[in-house]
Amino acid sequence: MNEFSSKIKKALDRAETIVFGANCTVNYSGRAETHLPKGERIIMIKGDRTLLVHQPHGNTPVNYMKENSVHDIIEKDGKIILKSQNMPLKEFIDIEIDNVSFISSAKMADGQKIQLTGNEKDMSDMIYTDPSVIETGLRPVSREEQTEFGFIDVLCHDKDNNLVVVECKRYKSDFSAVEQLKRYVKKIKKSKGIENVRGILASPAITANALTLLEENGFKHVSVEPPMRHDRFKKNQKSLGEF
Amino acid sequence: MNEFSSKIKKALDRAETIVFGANCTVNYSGRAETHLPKGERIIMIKGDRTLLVHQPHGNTPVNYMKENSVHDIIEKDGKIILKSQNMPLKEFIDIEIDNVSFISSAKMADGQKIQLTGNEKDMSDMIYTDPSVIETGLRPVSREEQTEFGFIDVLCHDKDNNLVVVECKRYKSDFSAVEQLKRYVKKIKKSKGIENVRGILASPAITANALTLLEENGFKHVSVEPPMRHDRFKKNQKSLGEF
DNA sequence: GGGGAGAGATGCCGC
DNA sequence: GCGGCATTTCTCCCC
Repeated sequence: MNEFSSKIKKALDRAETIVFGANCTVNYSGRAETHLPKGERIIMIKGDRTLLVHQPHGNTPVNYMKENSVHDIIEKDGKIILKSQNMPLKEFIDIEIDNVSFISSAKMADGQKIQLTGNEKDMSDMIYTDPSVIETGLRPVSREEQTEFGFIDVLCHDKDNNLVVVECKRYKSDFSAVEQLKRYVKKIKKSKGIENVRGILASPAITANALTLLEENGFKHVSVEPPMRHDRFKKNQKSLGEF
Repeated sequence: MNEFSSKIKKALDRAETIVFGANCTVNYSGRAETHLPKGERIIMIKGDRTLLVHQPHGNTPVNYMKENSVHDIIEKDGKIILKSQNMPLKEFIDIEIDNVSFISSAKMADGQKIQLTGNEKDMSDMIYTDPSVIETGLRPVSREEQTEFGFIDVLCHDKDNNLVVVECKRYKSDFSAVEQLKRYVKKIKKSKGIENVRGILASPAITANALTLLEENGFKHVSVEPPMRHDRFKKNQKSLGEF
């Protein structure tokens, strides 16, 4: 049993978070199948037994196993193989390890949750609180807490008392945003037995083709930015710690 | 300048891949804004200057910066702060580092690309090669290389010489898959000036509601699994290296 | 556990 | 760059 193997085994037993660099070959089988020829990667095993394989470039892991996978180091024919399996998901990874450039492990704990501002819910909050940012005369009726109609972002009455479905997107709207709005308007018409239901898509922008489809359906687009405490970093780098 | 700071600076200069464990606070500003209170995390900076912050649990990074971000360690008021910025994307991260449990760095290179089997393209290849897996009498007309109609997975003629649009999904089909198929059929009808265009959704499964919408439009679903060399790992664990 | 939808989605390819 | 779309999408929320 070489030093690397015993370190890994000990750290796995202790549910430590493990990171190592290695020249390795990776094979995955599960929802799909992948093969990654030999190269230098960073491998991370977390305390919850998540496995990540990262190439030394790019954002996303090249291979991974979800939490509660089972990992073991075996040595066979002079080769060291990290075998990971997740039986409930029927997923398997074998990592053949040729060379280890570094290895670290530590017991780590972190119960904190990230706090995020500027998502779609913040947008619909803003619009529900003050629908005039969308159109003058709009009055809020209900929001997200799914009505009888489903997951409709914001429901309003306009100045002529028509029902208005407002669908929010924090990013540029595409076909599927328009079709989502179509489904919701259709559902409300059917559910309420009324024909006069308007649809508004609220987002920072919309693709030309989606706009065509939107207008073919008699709906309109309104340009809205997701609410953020803009430019915190640029305006005042000193205040970074003051969240 | 403490030892941690100088190690990081040196490794950044050399474009090494860096991994360290630390108790830290993370603030992000860019497309949205996030705050992550103090806790133990693994931080990775890659050779392409991607930054990842991982909590000791879960699949996805809790914060990140894309490649070509600029990183620097500064010390201020006795605090060590890793500042990352990506000016083209107007994105910023500050990581206030309280305690370092380990740090490793190494020059790493990996030009290999992952080879994947069992994706949607493999499915449409299979169906184009032998459309009888979908329906007897189908003959292939064209595939993905987007025709004048757009990105249609597979186009066939059925035994009665009707045009058939086949849309493949490797996972369970939902509303948006049905609506994609609707768009394609509509586009072809308009483009060809014909009414008799059929639509088939080929996927392992479909949600009940999506099936309703599908059938309302006169289309049908066919159950197809993405092609894989099934059960490689389960059948013969010995052959793992033989890719 | 499934359904539905958002995501700081990411990544790929085409134009 | 934008557009359209797949992803071993992942994640969350709700039924």
